[in-house]
Amino acid sequence: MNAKYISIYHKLIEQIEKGIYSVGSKIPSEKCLMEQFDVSRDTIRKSLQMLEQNGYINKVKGKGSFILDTAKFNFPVTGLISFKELSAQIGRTAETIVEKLELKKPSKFIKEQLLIDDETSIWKVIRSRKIDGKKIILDKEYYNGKYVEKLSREICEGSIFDYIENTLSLNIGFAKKEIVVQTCNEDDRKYLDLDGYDMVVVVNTFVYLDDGSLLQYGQSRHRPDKFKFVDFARRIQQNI
Amino acid sequence: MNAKYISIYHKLIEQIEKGIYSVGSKIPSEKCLMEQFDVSRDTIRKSLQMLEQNGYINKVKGKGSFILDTAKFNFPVTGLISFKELSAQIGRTAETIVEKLELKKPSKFIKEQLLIDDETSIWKVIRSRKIDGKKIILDKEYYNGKYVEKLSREICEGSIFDYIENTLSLNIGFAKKEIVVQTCNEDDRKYLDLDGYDMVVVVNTFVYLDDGSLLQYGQSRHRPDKFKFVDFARRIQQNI
DNA sequence: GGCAATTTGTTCGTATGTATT
DNA sequence: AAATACATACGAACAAATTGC
Repeated sequence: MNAKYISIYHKLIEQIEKGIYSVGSKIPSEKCLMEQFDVSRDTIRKSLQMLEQNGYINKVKGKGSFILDTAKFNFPVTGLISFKELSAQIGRTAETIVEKLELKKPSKFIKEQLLIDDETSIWKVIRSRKIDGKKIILDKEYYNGKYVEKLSREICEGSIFDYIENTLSLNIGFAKKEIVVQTCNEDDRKYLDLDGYDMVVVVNTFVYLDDGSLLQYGQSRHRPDKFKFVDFARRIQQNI
Repeated sequence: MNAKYISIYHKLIEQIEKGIYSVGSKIPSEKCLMEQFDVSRDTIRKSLQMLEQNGYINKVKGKGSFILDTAKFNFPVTGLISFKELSAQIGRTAETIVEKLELKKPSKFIKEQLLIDDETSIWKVIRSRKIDGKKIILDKEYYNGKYVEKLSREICEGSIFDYIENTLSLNIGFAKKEIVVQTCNEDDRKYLDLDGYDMVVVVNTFVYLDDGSLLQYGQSRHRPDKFKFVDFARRIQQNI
């Protein structure tokens, strides 16, 4: 079903992770891979481009494609260290608590964020994330009721995005995230185990559908000592 | 000199920023752009791919390529809001102060970070960034002496990376950044105007050369209220 | 619902340019 | 200087999604 270049991309990742090619060494040349997978050069180049974009290899003209030390880039090469991975890494019990779930008319602020009119309702979901008995992340999310007609507690306890993509068959296109640090507010104190910290890391997220319409505005509020964001960049714009 | 697809990419950005295509509307189809620029489809598709990766457009199969509201993604679509841009945005005076510059043998920690042996010296640079009379960013950087033989105060007052790329002709390949939040240390208190804050946002940066060797390890320490990081993502991995 | 036209996605082939060894 | 490896560019064909008739 999938495109050839994507399945080759996954096969190459598998080989890299198995350690078939050692870090710092080269993967076979494009010509060699063409023969190995019996595809055209175009297809191989697309696979390699994906590997490069995701931080697995570094291509150098005239030399070859070098394996990078992805092991050192512990998991998601770019992105927030998610709750799931965080707990998996620590190897402790993790839990999602649905603190609030309601369908309501949007406030002025949310109306501005989600760019909706007065008639549209929105789903407001508040969830806290517990690791090792302590609530360390507070997620507030607002979904455009135009696209998400129904939400249940059960869905919120699992993955809302699975539900949106698989059950509702909506195609998520892209997202914008913004990381800032703020002083704690009332809700943070109410829902989180702050252990004396008076600041939280706030990740504002805007999730758009395929067609450019805004599906979700969310705020993820993290206890500062449990927060980590990793970015892998190919083009570097240095500060001054 | 440059590739066609790159110059077309820049031309299209220019047109988008001029507002020739309005937000939410489509840019001309690939076929149309082929004729307009008198190039092959392959070339146009490469240009469009760059536009998509950098958050200018959203491509939808069967429909076309839609202009995104880049104006709302104020400046670098992905990346740290740099000191330069921060000050430009605020429209205030900005200043770089070189607090320390020395060539020395690495400490154990730096030796581990830069992966160097006992013989190699490293350049240690400490710079603070002042906006509107207040020091809000503290940059500590360590350069592998093997690649950077000479550094001067003058270079540090300007752009070290310009010097590395243009004067030393080293090719920077990629970088890894890691954002965490920490309690202030002595140096933060010594060099920064913290205004009562007791935490800083720490951006750890590892900059690699083309061939995969590590050039720089840096720590950028920001006053929490002046920090902002923006991320534009096409593939979204949702937390749980 | 079906069909044709349009638009982007995937794959193949070929040729030439540029950097490295 | 020659061989190797990646980069750019062109052309062609078919697939898949969308839109309008």
